[in-house]
Amino acid sequence: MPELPEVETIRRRLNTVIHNHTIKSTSVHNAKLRWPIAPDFAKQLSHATIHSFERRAKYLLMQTDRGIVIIHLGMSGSLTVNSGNHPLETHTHVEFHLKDGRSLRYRDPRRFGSMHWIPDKPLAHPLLRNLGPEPLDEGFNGDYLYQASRNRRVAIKNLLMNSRIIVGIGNIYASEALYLAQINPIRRSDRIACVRYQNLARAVKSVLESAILAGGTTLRDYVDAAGNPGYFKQNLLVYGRQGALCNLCQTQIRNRTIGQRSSYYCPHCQR
DNA sequence: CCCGATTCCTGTAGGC
DNA sequence: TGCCTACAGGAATCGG
Repeated sequence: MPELPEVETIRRRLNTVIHNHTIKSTSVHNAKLRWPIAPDFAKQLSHATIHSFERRAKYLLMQTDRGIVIIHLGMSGSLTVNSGNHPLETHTHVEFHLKDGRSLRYRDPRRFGSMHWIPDKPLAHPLLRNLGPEPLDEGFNGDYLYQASRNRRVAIKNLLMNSRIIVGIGNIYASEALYLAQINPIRRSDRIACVRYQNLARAVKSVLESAILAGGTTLRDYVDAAGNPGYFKQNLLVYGRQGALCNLCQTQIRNRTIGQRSSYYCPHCQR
């Protein structure tokens, strides 16, 4: 399921294979995503030239000379570049046919994703307007997290997954970062000392950067823009490893539900 | 404002 | 082998 490292991996790949390529036509096979694709979507993008792909949180921003497409991959979305004659896979909802014969395809079996065209000012869009800082920006640090945690009684794992506080962290990397920082995921965010938030901020940056280097985490069906899986799964320390032994203390990794999401942690190391 | 619960969706796994 | 159910999760939205 694409979190920040997966979206960033896709973004980088797209920028290497699509630069100043022009859209010949756009096909919307199924407009019923998380939000319906607007009826004029294909028309707005006819003959648009794609300049680059940017990222904000888990959103991809396709920059063209005819506006911007805000793309979210939900939990099962992929965006791949195919040769024009590549067989169309099921659940391919949108195709951008490029002039050079290739097609950029948006596929999303579970349809939790979305696609919006806007003329300009993407950061003012309602979906992006209220997002917290990027975890890999220098402005994000332990002091920021500590301040954000004051007067908030939620479990720290829920704080990490709140995109108004900090973006890009989903269920996998929240568990991994808390393990690295040795913080119990259920601990109330307002009962964690400042020094521990310094560790947590470093852990967040570390796990996200490592995952990007590995090309993201493929649990089942994540692939990048060229169809390649990511290899961070072999580096996961707790996520999905219920019953396995903690690398540090040999205690069994536990799984419990926090905020309607499965969470993995070491009950001995994480306090 | 804060926060927990609900909701959308489909592929997969597990039980019988 | 086949049917049924539970589960996976990003994030908006709703209700208290």
